[in-house]
Amino acid sequence: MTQAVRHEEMRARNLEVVLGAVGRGGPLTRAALAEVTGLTKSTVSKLVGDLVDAGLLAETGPARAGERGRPGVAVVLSGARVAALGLEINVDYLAVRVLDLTGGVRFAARRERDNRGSRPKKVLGELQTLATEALAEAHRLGLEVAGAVLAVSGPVGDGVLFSAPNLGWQDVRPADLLRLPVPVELDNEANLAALGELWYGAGERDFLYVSGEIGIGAGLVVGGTLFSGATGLAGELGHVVVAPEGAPCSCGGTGCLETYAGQEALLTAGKAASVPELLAALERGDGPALAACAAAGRALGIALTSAVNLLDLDRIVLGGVFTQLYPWLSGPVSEVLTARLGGLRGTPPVLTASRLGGDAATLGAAGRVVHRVLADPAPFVTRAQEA
Amino acid sequence: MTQAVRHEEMRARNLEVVLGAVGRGGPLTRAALAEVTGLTKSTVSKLVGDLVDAGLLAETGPARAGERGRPGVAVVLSGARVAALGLEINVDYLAVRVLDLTGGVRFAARRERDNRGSRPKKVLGELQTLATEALAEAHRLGLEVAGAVLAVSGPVGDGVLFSAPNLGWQDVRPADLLRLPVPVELDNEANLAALGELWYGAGERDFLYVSGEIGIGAGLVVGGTLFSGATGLAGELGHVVVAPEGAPCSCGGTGCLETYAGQEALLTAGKAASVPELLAALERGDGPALAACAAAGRALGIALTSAVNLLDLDRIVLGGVFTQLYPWLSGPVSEVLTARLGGLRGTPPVLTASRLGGDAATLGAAGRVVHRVLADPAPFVTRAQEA
DNA sequence: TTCATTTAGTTCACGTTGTAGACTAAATAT
DNA sequence: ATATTTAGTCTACAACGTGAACTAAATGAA
Repeated sequence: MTQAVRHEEMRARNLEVVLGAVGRGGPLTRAALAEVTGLTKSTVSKLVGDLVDAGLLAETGPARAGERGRPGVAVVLSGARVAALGLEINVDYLAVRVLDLTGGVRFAARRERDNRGSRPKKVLGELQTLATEALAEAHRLGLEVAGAVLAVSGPVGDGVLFSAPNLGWQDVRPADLLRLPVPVELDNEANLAALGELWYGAGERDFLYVSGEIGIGAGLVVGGTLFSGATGLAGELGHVVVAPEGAPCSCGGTGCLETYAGQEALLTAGKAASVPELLAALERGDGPALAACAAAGRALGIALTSAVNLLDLDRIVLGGVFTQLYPWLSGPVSEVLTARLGGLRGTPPVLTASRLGGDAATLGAAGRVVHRVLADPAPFVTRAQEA
Repeated sequence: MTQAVRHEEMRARNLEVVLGAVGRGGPLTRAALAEVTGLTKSTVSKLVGDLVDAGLLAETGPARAGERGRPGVAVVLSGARVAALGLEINVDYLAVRVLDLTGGVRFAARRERDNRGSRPKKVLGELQTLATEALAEAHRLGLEVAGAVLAVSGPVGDGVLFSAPNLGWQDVRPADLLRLPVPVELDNEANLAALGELWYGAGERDFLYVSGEIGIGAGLVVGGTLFSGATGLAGELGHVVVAPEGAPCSCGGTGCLETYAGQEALLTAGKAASVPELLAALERGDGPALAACAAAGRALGIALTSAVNLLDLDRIVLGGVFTQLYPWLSGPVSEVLTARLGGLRGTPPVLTASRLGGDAATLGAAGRVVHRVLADPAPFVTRAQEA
């Protein structure tokens, strides 16, 4: 239901409109802002003044010289006040990242360690140490951390990680084990990586991000917004059926994409013990490795065909392990997509590798907090005092 | 981008909030509206007054008797002023329907005729006659028709029907051939039927509506909103891959759902010349007919498994021809869904038959116009004149 | 019957916010 | 030097929601 609008909400929305316009449109003068927002110059002046006072916008030097008329003073997002904390638990590392409002990275750290089979308490304890370090650094820089988001690979709902096939965890509630002075939210790695690509990567407004890890997840971005389904569990690409009579899958079904293109399937078929080993074999041109990638690519192409038909995708970004395997996967995937989708849709979707690689998830996690501030800056802005 | 809010928009939003609260919450007094909207009694009184003057709300008799205190006067949506026109072109009939704001059907007509192979000009000419009749009746009832939406089965974009496999049409722009005194929009039958079920049928806020016609389409509703993908082409369930090595499909691929559960496949496998004939055979317990439905049901189950994994569905509504075939389809579909989804998701999605049957599309089409008025009543409301 | 109590709805002075246009400021062109 | 152009501020004003006082209409108790 739409909420009622009072004067307070009107102001809050207009602060958002101005801040958002600057965020998207680069440096803008007050006059230009009045133009693009449709608000009057007076209103924009007041709002910009308050946003500058709040430390969310900053004036840059005079914009545009050499033309007639008084030069305007452009404003840009300011990274001086608000920051956000992004956290990630992966199979073989923990990562934290502090982002300011402009998207600038103010702190980043990564601890390589094999989390497979480790108890949640132990892993989250280590993450807490890392996060505390990050918060201390943010504090030292004079930044106010507005919140934190933790990325995990596995289905998430209501603060609970239902299962993490890569870690061997089940029904963990990380917020209970992670004592931090800022609120911590939990979300799926594929979703957050998709948002990372949206905000700090390719910048397309519609795409499917495919996250190839132990399992295969996906994050769908439509019109610049994440689609996460009715209960937040959308994007389980790994269990899309590729061959109904195929091999049994851990989910209880048969012939799921994961049984062809999941990490375990890839390594077994490619006769490699680890992903780096598989990559080395591919570089060498090893037969089984090449065949494994080709088969995985074709299966991925079939699953993506179904996804394109259901979701109307015109761009697919391959992330996670698939980023590194992209040179060997893209051929078979594209072939299948072209053969199966060429008829109905004029052009098959564009396939690319992730731009951000392993950084996508923490960027998306911190970005989520950043974008929440951009979407509702009012709590950070004090009403200007009349003289 | 969020739009700037001026006084005018504030008022428009609050009109929407009040109207929407009444629309959802049944008869409500001004006092109750103040409670649920969070606006003050004075504001609600003004807005309700204007909405009543505009003919969008109507006062009913005194609400609640027998309790202490002055009884309030409840208001309800009024069907007296605004109406909407829903149009549908199907393989074997044309249908029109006039709906008022309350969802009341004010006029409905249906012409049985085989449109297969007919030229667009001829079919749309006949539809125009029917629509003109409907508009005349609306006029006679004193209703202002706010707009019309036309449902067609096939992919639609930007006012163009790209292809209609059931009619044999390609790249038709119906608005060019349909001269009506109200703006006519075009949309996909599956999407509109899904909206029909949302607003006037089951009333669930999250579900996938599956439209079984010559082809198989789907409309996804999430959180009470239609999801239509980046370019409006989402929901092509018919070309989800069910068996990669299966029979060739008209789309150029192989093993698409349509090759198992499309009308042509069903009739061929069931040894029937038409859907009524197939139904009769099923009622008789004919072997081939039963086998055809079982096979179609299993294929549908596999395609829906992929859809559930990607879209996070907890409710699936079978519509179109599948509504009538439901008794024979639901078993195999449910079996597959339970077997393949029981592991990951606690419970498989709930499967039901469409409640509205063949009426879903025109209801959704007209409903779309109705809901546009409900979502932005301001253009119909004149500012109250101060005394 | 009468009057207190309770709830509904209206009225009006007021506060908050955006608007419009006059005004000041700072650049280039003539 | 002066006109022109564009940026930004200032101020009277209008639109709309608020809040409290007020009127209206019911029930319940004396």
